[in-house]
Amino acid sequence: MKAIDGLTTDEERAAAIFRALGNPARVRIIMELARQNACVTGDLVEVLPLAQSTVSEHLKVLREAGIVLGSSNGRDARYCLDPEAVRWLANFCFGICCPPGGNSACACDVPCACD
Amino acid sequence: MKAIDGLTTDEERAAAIFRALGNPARVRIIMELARQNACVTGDLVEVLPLAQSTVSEHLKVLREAGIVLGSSNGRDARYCLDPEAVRWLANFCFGICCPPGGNSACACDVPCACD
DNA sequence: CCAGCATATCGTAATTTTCCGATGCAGGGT
DNA sequence: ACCCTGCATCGGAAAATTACGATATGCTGG
Repeated sequence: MKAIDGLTTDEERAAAIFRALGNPARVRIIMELARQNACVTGDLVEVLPLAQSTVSEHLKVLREAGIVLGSSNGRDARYCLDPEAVRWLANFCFGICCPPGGNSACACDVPCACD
Repeated sequence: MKAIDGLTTDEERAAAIFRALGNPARVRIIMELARQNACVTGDLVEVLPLAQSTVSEHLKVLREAGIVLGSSNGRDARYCLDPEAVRWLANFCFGICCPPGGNSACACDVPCACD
């Protein structure tokens, strides 16, 4: 992948998180983390049709993207969503659709659904 | 990539959009589309340090993910964000952080930033 | 201290993504 | 009718992702 310069820090952060979330298994993981309302662990391995090592690597990707918090290694690893990151991401998305300036109109034939 | 069954329709849609946005060039494209507040076209090729064919393919990915609307081919193609999709995505993210049930507490040591 | 369990990391193969140049295709101008 | 412009698509090479089994690592209980 070629480096794109001119990206703001926020855009880079968003791209990293988007990339991490752009995988069905990882979406399933974060939904499970959200549902459990707590940090789960190898429970995820039972939920997913994947090998333990694969799940571990998915968790690593999510951790490195900064969307999930968790212990590194040991015997009883625990993970949970980073609520701040999730919220930041949601705000980033809203920021695209409805920019601070407030000019949320789109010149195409589809009206903006924002408010 | 292995298929993960048990994903809801929303989760699949989210994963598809996340995957599309998980690339710096494509993030740059949607930011540009948002900034221009209108449908631009080959202007994107000038903005990005990529070949015209590559930009065209990025646009195709974004279109297929349903985050961008645009004409297919001809001479004067135009694209714009699909505001509904962006908004849907933002709400999906908020739904993770602050689920409808309202139990947004996290058992980890990081408090939930929601509200 | 040692065995056993839970998780992380390594090595690696298959698949997918990313990118480019070349080519195809549709419209607009002459 | 002809070429030129602007974009899409193809073919293919290089790089990244995804997945697994095997192995390493680090607690914890006996």
